[in-house]
Amino acid sequence: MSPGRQANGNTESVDNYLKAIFYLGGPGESRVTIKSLADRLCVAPASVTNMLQKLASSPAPLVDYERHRGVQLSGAGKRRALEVVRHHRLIETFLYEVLDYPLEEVHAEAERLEHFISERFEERIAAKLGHPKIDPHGHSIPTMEGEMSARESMMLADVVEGGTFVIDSVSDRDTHNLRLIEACGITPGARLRVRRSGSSEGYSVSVGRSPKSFDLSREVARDVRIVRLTK
Amino acid sequence: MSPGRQANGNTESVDNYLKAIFYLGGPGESRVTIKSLADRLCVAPASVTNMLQKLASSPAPLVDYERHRGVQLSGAGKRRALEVVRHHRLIETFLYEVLDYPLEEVHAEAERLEHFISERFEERIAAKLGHPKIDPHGHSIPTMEGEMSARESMMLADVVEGGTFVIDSVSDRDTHNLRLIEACGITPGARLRVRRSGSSEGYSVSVGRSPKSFDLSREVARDVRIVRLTK
DNA sequence: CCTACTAATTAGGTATACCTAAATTGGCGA
DNA sequence: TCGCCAATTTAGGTATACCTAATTAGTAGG
Repeated sequence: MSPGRQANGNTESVDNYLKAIFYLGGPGESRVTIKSLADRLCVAPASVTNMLQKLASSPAPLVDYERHRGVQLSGAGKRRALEVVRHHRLIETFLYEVLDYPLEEVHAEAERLEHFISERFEERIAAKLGHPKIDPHGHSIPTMEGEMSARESMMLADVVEGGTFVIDSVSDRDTHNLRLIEACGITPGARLRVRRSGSSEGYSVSVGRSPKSFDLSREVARDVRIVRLTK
Repeated sequence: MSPGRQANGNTESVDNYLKAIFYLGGPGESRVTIKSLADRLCVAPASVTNMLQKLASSPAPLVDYERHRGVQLSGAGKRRALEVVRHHRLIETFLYEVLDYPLEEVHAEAERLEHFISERFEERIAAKLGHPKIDPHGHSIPTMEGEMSARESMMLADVVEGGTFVIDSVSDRDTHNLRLIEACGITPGARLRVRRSGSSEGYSVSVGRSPKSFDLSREVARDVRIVRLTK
């Protein structure tokens, strides 16, 4: 009974598997391979197989798993994954808004705490923040009922022709990239003017009505999602 | 590597052992028996022996343990215990002051979160709260450097002769008792008038200048600590 | 001083969640 | 269609932190 059981009945590990399957499955909730899970969770493929077998063979399975055919969340699994995502994003918003965390630090702290807060904690910070719909990275926060609105956005890295865009969201996966992105003034909701750089790689961008422009590598441009306004 | 390693290098379990030894050792930091630890942590005595042997035989031991002679915190162990206590009490204060938790609920939430918050989180909530010295139960919060002021107080249950007192603190160990205590208006810092009840057991108390008086059992009176003002 | 009793320790086992190394398996190109 | 290769699964092992049952060590009373 030793490994930390949390407020709900899952372990931290189980929550992390569910979240990973949720993200890798994408909006279409397609089946996810063992290898992609192993890569994302930084564990050996064999460990993934073991875990999925366990999750699938419980009385109320959290996943739908079949040998050699990958895995998908069950209804219950998706519900829990969305709850963890809600926790994560509410905590990020809270750290940023109430505790004045630097944006690059909210992800790591939320990644740990999301597994350990109670329903009460969730409810209280949501209330304190006025039941926010998006987190400081621009990602939408699932509701208590597990609804999550999806906007149609594209990666800055996929832009072919320059123009004006609205910044949708920034990725929190890489602290270093995020610092660069912030340094350009790129903030969800702001206006972004984009020109393809001289070379085939990279973008030249400026935010709002600021005349300053910044050059972003393709690598960094992958971490910015935008919606086109004009050509 | 599976069981949750936290922000620092210890596991949740190790932190809990250190805290238990710290509390049971009392202000004199006397040696603590295996049985008392087993009782407090709700584990079998054999598990305690195992854990202490492990803690004592590490390169930088957190405890001083000798077979059949009980256990004591080492310098490093005491430092860590005080850090966890600081986390616990800061979190309690934060939940109460900022998130409007009911007093009886702060303990359980803090008990979980204390192991998982980062130094940054600790620093930020301390700043937000204005670096408080006592938590909502009246317990003093160790400083970042591991100093903790101790006041000389007594249990209400040890009062022999009635009189007027200042309420020092209330225990958070029993949710039910705490609710009773709160219902009487008993709050750290307030004035308490005490009369021994007719029978040998129990106390009749009233708070501040309120004329209402309440009867408390010895059991509940054990959870209230006070300092005498007058006979 | 020796016995009884309780505390503490040792021995052996469980579950979680990882690992590596050694089979499999399934799909794809020749 | 066959065989190969990467993906997956199985088998066997590690560490943490618990457990029970059996043994041993102190200690207090007769």
